[in-house]
Amino acid sequence: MQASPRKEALRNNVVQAAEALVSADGLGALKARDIASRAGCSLGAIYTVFKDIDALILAVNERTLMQLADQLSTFEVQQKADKVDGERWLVGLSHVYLNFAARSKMLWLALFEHRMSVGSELPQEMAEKHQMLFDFIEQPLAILKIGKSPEERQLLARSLFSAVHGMVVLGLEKKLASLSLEALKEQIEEIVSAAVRGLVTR
Amino acid sequence: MQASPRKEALRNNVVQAAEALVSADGLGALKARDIASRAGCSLGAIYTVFKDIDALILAVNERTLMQLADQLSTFEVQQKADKVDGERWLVGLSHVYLNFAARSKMLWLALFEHRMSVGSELPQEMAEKHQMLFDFIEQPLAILKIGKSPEERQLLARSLFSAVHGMVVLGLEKKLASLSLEALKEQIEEIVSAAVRGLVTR
DNA sequence: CATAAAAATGAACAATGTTCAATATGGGTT
DNA sequence: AACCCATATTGAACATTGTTCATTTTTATG
Repeated sequence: MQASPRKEALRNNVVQAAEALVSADGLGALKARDIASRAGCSLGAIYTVFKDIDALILAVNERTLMQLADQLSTFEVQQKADKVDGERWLVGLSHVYLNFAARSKMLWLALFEHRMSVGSELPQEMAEKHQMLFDFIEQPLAILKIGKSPEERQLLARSLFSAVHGMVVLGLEKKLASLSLEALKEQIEEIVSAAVRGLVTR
Repeated sequence: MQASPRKEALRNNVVQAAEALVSADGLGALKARDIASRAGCSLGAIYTVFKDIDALILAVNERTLMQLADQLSTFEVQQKADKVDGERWLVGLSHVYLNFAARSKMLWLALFEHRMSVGSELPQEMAEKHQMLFDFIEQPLAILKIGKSPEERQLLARSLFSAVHGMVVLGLEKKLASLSLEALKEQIEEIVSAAVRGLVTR
């Protein structure tokens, strides 16, 4: 099933329109008619390039995930070049993640809102993208001399990511009331660096 | 605005019905007509005791939060009686949280799905309930001799909760594929205890 | 029992995702 | 240029769902 150039263009317009709408007002405000209007196509056209809105959201999320991967990748080459030690590398990664979430808040939130509201499993293509995120953590973990097998490091990478993710989610949720972005950054740094120290001095 | 006994009964029926439906099929499957049918009342009756479905979900979430608080409270008296040290106390708290989330998965998920999808701020009554969760962490943190002011401990409690929350969220999401409940428990224990060790040996 | 206040009802409306018969378009062939 | 047909596009129509409100039913009171 090859995509004709016309369909490809339409698909791009639709994804871009949806991305803009999510970015502006969040996933909950995404309406099929708004997408069509912004993409300059008819309502039905959306369904000629996506099975349903869910599939479209998945495409938007894939782009978001790629953008995040870009930032992490750029950061990775810097750290390697600078021969940064494992602890600071990991703390830096958490900062990159926080910055991305804060700057692309709605798109980043959509990544997780969607998974929760959908019963069906997300395609393994997406699962691989998530795995990719964990991979960025394994490098600095390998530098730290913790007595861990590769499998254990994999689990640990996942756990560290999840922990930072939790702090970012709950921290950004009520940024106004309690926590400035800077304070949140310090909190994340404190926990990450404490966890790393605790792991190495086992 | 006092609640008449009849309205009170209706309200209870509606909340119980909603809770049962969420518990069975998740927040996304909650439909006004199903609630009415299960509560044995008319569709319109719901709106005589709740402004809208959002307000009803808030009531369900409040009950869930209270159940969680109960479990944490029971655990707290045990730990005090047993004079458990701070690190094991904190690890135990994370296990109580994980068990609650795993056993009441849908209701627990509703706690967070809802907040994300609603733009309006959640009432401060609910915010206080959340604060209450953090308070359960401050006790064992106070036992550990970390050089921290009460305000810093408050922030730290919040951060630790968030970190554990993140591991539980992402851990339970794909329980089948990668992580058994027991393995998840071990992972959480490893991170929490490492963080605590890192904090005390600062 | 009569009557007013309160409560409950469910038909109707609005918003939204999805489908599909009808219409447009584009490119190849003569 | 004219014709044809496969393909793409359209938007009216339908299904689902939250919400409202005029109407009906129930309850309480004198």
